[in-house]
Amino acid sequence: MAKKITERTKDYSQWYLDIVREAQLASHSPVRGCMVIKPNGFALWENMQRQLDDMFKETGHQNAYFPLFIPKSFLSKEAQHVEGFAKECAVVTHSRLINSEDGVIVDPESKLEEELIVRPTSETIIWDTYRDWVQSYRDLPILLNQWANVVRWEMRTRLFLRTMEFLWQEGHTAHATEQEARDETVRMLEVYRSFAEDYMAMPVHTGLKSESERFAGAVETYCIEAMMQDGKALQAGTSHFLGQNFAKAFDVRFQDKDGKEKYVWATSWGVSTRLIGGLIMTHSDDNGLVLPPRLAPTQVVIVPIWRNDEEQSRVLEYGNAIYNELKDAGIRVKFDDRDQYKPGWKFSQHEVEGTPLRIAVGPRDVTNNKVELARRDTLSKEIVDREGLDRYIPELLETVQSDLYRAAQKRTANQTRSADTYEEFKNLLDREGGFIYAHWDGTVETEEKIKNETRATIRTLPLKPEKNPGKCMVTGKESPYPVLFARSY
RNA sequence: CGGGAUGUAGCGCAGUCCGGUAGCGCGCCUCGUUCGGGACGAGGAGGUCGCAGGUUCAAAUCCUGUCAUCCCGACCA
Repeated sequence: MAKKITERTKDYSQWYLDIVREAQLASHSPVRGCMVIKPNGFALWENMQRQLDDMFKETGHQNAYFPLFIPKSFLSKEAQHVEGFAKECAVVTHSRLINSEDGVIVDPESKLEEELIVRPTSETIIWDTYRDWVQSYRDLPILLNQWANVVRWEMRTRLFLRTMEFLWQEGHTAHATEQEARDETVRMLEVYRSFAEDYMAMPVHTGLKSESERFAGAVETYCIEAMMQDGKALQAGTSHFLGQNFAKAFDVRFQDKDGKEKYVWATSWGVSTRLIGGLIMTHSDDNGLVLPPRLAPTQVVIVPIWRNDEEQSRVLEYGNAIYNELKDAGIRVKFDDRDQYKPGWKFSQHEVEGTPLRIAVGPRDVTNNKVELARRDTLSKEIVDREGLDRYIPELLETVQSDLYRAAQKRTANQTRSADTYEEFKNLLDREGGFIYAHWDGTVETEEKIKNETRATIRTLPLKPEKNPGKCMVTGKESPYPVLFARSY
């Protein structure tokens, strides 16, 4: 077989790379750490974008666009923020190339007066702009989102999960009151949770980040964390309450109803193409990609089967009628009537690309007025009546969607455990990985010690902590409630 | 950025130790037969062996450098 996917149990990383390659999602680019997103991968991203964008609009946001380049000086305005991003910035220093005997070189004459940073995130340039937009409480809130690419100079990259350039959306909002900004942060976290669970069929834990995992410049970072099949957690989205940090750094003030001048309150929130990595590692199997119907670029593929010209015309006519019927029913359906590939080849191809449902139609089906219907998630097949497909298929797609979610939820639940002692914690990590609830004394030192010794980090602190006191598994000090640990991507 | 591994045709690999002018499978092109789970036969195209130097009569093979990818660490969405 030319298309070989490494088994998950044998080498999970290689399996992941095989899926990305065989499902034609992306490939490496000539530039280190960057990727070419291929049509299959981009179609998936477009579906995610479309859905998220609708959800952002429904919650009152508008899209805008801010520049790729940020003056270097902007980055130094918020102390924590600089510290967080300084180590991973691409810097533009010159504006011109010239020919020399060594080929094309940078023209030393073209050195920029002020060097430009390629945005690693846009808080600085946006808050510099918001200063001009805000004078009065009447100018608030500002509820904007932008779809953009950003660059972070990473040491170690993996397709979709961590690339130097990635696509994302970043929401940036400005509010008159702290409460309003806090509400916004939680509202967007909820949008992410619902997108992950209802569309990606990827169950997530929501929670707060500990101080050391917090976004540089944020007062609080909220996140959604998903558990992958190999027992490692993936931070899939973040929503930050920025307090007045950026307003103070960029001097964004407004005159309130009471006549007093105040600093604006801020949030920012984002998800990226990393979600595609999460999607792959949540549902796919050793046969290839498995996609949830709500996001699959093609939800149903129809594969015709024939032996001769006479059969071909009958089968094509039959298949085409089904195609039109499903299309009219609003289903993303593809009629794979290419003559140059055999049915068996098409079956395998659509399987590896993760198309949720496959309909095979041959002469026998035309005669019996049936079709063969196969599910990608369960690999099961059934013969069903041709009549009523336009009603049955949408139902089945929803069944597949919820079955995928349920299976992932069950897996995640099995991968979520608690540990009372540090020994037990380490054993669980090494044996199974997964999420582990454990008591922690709340100090950065202990968190750091656990990270150094086990490579596990605190993924979330509970949003609404319930009283469940215990002793820190490392220091034995008092802990008000357990927190969620895991090794992560 | 440190430790390990690997770069040979679109993809997967052999050949490298022991230097002699490049091969296999899949894919691709043409024709015919095929078509209900990756068809078969016949013919054919395709490679400055990652790149740059060096040693040599001769380098995929030896030496130096460099770039990229993968795995493991440190950093991060």
